[in-house]
Amino acid sequence: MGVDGPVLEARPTIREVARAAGVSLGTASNVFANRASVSSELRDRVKSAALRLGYQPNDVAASLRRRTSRTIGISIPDLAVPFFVDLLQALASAAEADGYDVIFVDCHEDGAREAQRLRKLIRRRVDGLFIVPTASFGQSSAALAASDQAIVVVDRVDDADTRFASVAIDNHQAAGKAFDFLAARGHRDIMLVVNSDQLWNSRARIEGFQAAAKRHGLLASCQVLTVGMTLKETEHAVDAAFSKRLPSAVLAASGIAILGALQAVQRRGLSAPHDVALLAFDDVAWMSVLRPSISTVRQPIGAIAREAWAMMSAQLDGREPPMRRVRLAVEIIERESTTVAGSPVMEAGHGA
Amino acid sequence: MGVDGPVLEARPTIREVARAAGVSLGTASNVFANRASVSSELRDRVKSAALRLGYQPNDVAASLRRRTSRTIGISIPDLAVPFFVDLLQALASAAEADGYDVIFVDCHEDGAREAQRLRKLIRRRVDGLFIVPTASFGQSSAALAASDQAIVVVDRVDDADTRFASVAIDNHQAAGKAFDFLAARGHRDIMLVVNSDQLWNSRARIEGFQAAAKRHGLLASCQVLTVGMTLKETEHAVDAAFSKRLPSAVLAASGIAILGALQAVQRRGLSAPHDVALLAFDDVAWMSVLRPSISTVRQPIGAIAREAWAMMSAQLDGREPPMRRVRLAVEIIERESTTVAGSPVMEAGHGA
DNA sequence: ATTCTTCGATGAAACGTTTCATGCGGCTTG
DNA sequence: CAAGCCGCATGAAACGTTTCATCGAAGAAT
Repeated sequence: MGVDGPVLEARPTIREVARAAGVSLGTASNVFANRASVSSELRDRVKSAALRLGYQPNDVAASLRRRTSRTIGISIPDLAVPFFVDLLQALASAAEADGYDVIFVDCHEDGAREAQRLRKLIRRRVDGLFIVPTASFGQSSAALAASDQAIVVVDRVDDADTRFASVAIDNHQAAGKAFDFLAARGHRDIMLVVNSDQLWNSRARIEGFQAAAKRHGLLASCQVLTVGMTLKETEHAVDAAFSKRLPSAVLAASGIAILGALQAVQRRGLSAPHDVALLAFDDVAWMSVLRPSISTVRQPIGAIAREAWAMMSAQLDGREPPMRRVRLAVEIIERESTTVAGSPVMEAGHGA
Repeated sequence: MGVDGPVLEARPTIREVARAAGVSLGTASNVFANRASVSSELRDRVKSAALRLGYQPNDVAASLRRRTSRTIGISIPDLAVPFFVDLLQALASAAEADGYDVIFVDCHEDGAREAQRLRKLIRRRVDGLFIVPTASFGQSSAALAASDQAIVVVDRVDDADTRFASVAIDNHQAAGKAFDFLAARGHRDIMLVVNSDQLWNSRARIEGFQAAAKRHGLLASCQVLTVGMTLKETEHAVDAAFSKRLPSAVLAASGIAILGALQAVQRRGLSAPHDVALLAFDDVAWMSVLRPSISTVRQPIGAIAREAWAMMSAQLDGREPPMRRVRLAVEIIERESTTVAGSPVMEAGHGA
């Protein structure tokens, strides 16, 4: 109830601003686009008129006419995973630094939802698409590959798929490096815990792990444990595996996997690294907060985003990208969970 | 290099689909909008033509003509805070359930960036705006309040600001409830750790805490510690406070605050809940993973999102919202960090 | 037979920009 | 002085939809 106050007039258009400033439509447009060659007098007149009227440019109309939205879409499998939050922030920053807006979608690891949201992004005419695929991306990717959309696949890449530009870590090598790291600390009985063997990057980690085991002559004593995507499933599966045989070290392929493993360790009254050493992929913030703090395979998120944006912006400009496929090296951050007694660890800071 | 394959024709428009199907423009439009009254024969012809041509509707053009983008914008202070990730997901789900798209921006707790991104969202003509303000929102809010944008302010609300519709927990009452909870467990010397006294919700928590202390006659023995926004600052400040006097319980007003407090406890060789009890706001996933698991003040995120969307959709429809201000009650989840010896705690699950 | 409805289909107009061909005055140049 | 050029400004056209007034045909009602 009550009076609504002065009737709110519709938003002013650039046309009304132009009229108020006594200039033509084109001139007003040139002012807001910061285009060359508008006399400073007219420029001021237009700007003050805009201010007076409370003009807000309409990007929808501009995008339509320009046939370019200056927007890129980012599809993320699951925002509840801190690693993807970090990755999203990095990709978004790279795009925003070049003046692009970002629209992102969270797929909740649901392939159908992913396909639908990607279609929606295309209907919105995003200029480019960063995709961190779900496990079922393969089923919806054909249409995308056939279109002329600028696309860069990030993180969960299928090395056999040459249709898309892609950037990720070298998962095979990273798993090998992690194995070497543990082996160098005397572990002979290492268990890899992985959430899914449907994801291409998980497969590469499994293969890298097994190749390294073979190289060290430890194929027999090392095992791969595939668990579900949830914390509970992971915990139970790891606990069950422990009851059959306790490995001397666990390599967890994800943040969920390491939490599950840690809970299983604690629930059995064991302690890390004394009874089992723990090493995890994905160096997210809380890895250094847990007790024991967790040693991690750190992915170079900044570099991933940089490379991904380089590929993207090449595609956007119609240039041939520098490379269509980049695989980066990882770095291992040692914390308490793998530290053998007597060699204290300097707490590694978590880079901003 | 190499041949580009068949020259990629531009994306087909609805006009070309209509021609290919031998129908008029309006008819084709009616088909895609699922509007009444198109004979099933024409409907089929249009759909198959669309499929054949690979037609993807252009939402930019539709938004322009419709003067409605069917999109809502969400501004979040900092995605690195898990609580805001949860809140974002909940708000986004509510909007998407009603057929709206979501564009969100991460402000990194930077007021200037917030103002700029909000302007950008308006230029994109989002239909509505959910805002979880930064501390400096007050400086840029005047223009928003003056516009006729549909806006709902969420979580960090200023109870004195009647310009915006808002929904949040009742922070004053929640802090009181938390105090009561600790007092009921025998604590007389309680310290509130809060990251900022610039945020309105923090202020309300401080006031609620102090009011409760007064009510219990414990105003003298209880203290409020204001620390920075970062983990390191928090840890140092708490550590310093502990060295002057060790409280029997700490109430942390945020996820960061509880981590800082926990680290300070551990670094001093103390243990919770034995030496200090810990209770935190924001029941995010890792609260139950830490050792000890942390008792929390759980905010009803689902209900917050529901109420927020109810307000939003009322504004979008031009209806008067059911209420312009909703304050919800919280629930306390008890875990190990407040459990007095001898009364074991059932581990509270973390609802999906 | 005539007039009314109803149903489906039509296509022009409009949404708010950007772009571009055009125009005009003044300055340089031969 | 004519011709050419340059710097600014102009406004029509176009971007790809949705919407709406209109129309024709086919039945229903008189």
